[in-house]
Amino acid sequence: MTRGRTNPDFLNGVPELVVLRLLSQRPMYGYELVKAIEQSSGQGLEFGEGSIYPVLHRLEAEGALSSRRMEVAGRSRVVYRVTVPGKRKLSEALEAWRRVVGAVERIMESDEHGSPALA
Amino acid sequence: MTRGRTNPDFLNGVPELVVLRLLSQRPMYGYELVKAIEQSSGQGLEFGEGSIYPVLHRLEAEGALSSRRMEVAGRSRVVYRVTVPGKRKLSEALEAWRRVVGAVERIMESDEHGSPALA
DNA sequence: AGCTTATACCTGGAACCACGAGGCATGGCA
DNA sequence: TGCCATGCCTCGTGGTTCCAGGTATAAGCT
Repeated sequence: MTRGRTNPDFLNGVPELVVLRLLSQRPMYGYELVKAIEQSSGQGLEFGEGSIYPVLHRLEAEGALSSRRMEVAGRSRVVYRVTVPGKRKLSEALEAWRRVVGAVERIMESDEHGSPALA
Repeated sequence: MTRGRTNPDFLNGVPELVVLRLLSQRPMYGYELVKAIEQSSGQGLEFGEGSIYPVLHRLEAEGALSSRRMEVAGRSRVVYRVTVPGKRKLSEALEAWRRVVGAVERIMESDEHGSPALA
């Protein structure tokens, strides 16, 4: 994110998109989120903790998430929830994602026509 | 590409996927390819030359592309075409792409159910 | 003739991200 | 007691994208 000059930040930023989406459904803590991503993607996505925690911190620093520390059975958990600006960010990210998928799909299905060449 | 430990190389690697696909339809030279991507994606994707040329060189070094230099109207063009291993690489990349899109889509549409939490 | 734009190639370096590896601490179970 | 799961975290590396810039020819405009 952050940058995205000519193209929106499609390629990377999938972890971010996924985190925002899952947290918008239900507040979760990091470790739970890592497992939730695996489950709800049908094992299609497996981001390690080393990928997710930095995203969580980054999003919180941006104000897209807020956190609350909880003590549960001697375990310390940091529960994250999506803020109002975070929800806006989610919808923007989702829109950008769909645009990219659409564009790639268009190319993948293009039938050799549609791009007459310039030569 | 190249790596892809737990997750296949989805997020990035879009330029690579697109290049392989377009060249599999018709051999092109770099500059032409840059324009073709814009056109055939419906302006959804706009990779600059600084993004595309390195991809071209990398893919050729890997053996996925072969090139031929041509002189046209005083202009020197390097025309690329997809090799046999390149075609295989394309189908693998496309498959990986579809898996990722499917996984993300599943999460985006997940209805809060499906991931009962582990806490 | 001179200037700008389009064509056509290319690289260097910065910025950024994903992720493996590793570290620390507690609880539960065999 | 030992080991695994839970739960948090960061550092370093590798890889990719991409902006900026550089070179050179052709074509169009005034």
